[in-house]
Amino acid sequence: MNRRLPRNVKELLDKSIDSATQAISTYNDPRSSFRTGNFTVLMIIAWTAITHAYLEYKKVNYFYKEKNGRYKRIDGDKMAWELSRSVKEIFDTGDPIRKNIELFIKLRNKIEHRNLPALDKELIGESQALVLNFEDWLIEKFGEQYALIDTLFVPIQLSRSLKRTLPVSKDETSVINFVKDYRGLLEAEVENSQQYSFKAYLIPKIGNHRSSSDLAIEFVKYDSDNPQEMEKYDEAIIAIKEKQVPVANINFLKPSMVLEKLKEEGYIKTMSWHTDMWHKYKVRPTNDTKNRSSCKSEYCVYDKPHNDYLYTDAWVQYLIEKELNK
DNA sequence: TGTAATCAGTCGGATCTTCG
DNA sequence: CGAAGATCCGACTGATTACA
Repeated sequence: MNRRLPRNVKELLDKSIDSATQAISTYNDPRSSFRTGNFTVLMIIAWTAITHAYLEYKKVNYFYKEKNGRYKRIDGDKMAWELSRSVKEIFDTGDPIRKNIELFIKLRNKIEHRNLPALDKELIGESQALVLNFEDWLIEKFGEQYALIDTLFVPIQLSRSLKRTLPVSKDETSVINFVKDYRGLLEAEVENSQQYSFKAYLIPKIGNHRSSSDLAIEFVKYDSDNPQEMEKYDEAIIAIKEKQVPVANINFLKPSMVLEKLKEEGYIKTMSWHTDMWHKYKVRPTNDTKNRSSCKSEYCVYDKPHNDYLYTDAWVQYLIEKELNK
């Protein structure tokens, strides 16, 4: 796709790239107080424009028509597909990229007119993925020369600002819960993919000599085709995980213990009720499915040696919140 | 507008399966 | 064999729809 692009494709592409870079710069501006909101709106514009550019290039008609075959018009202009429609055309239903975009479409409607700073922290992974997917897709469809800008750096973080918890308003809680519910409905595979939400550890880099530590932060593409490299990262990740477990003090509960816990809180429920609930919220696979380990890790883990499932305190809280406190 | 029919969700007990 | 957990099934309830 290296030959010159048709003019209208190029125009859409420019608009798209411009919006995306604006989005990133708003997000990274330390003074920004409407971070996720502005970022979301601009990135939606960016994605809308790039999908239009792609459809235009592929000669797909992306305008709405009236029943009589004429174009729908708004103030005289042809009415183009909104992002949710374009995304349906381009990506499969289960595609993490699509799920990621759809989250932000829904989010935009919720946050456009509100200032919800507590949301920023909640959505770091998804926001990062939205941008990375954008750039990957841009390069894949239109070529390397359109890569966003080669001067983007990882912003410097003030570690305290991440640790400090801001007071969370009622409005924010409701949107945060919306995000959590959305995640809850995803297949484990999608939720854990880097395309849906980008997760990374920031590991201090210790160089033996000047040149190797020149670049303080380095992005390494997780390349599953290079097993030797990957092994190194897996080791690092395992080292981090092992340290995390005792700190997080994760309590795993057997089903009967879940019921005990609920009883302590004053809710008396039966085992069959609990079975219904994990069915309802798709927390773990049923016994007849092959892949037994695909649980929603927030609420449930598969205990291989015992061939059964354990549930978390978060699951108990979730049940109280969703089912018992209505 | 009122009543009957239908449906989805919930609940709890009986029963089945697995494992130590 | 017994405990734990999953599954099945019938009863109940409240909301919605159909119909006289």
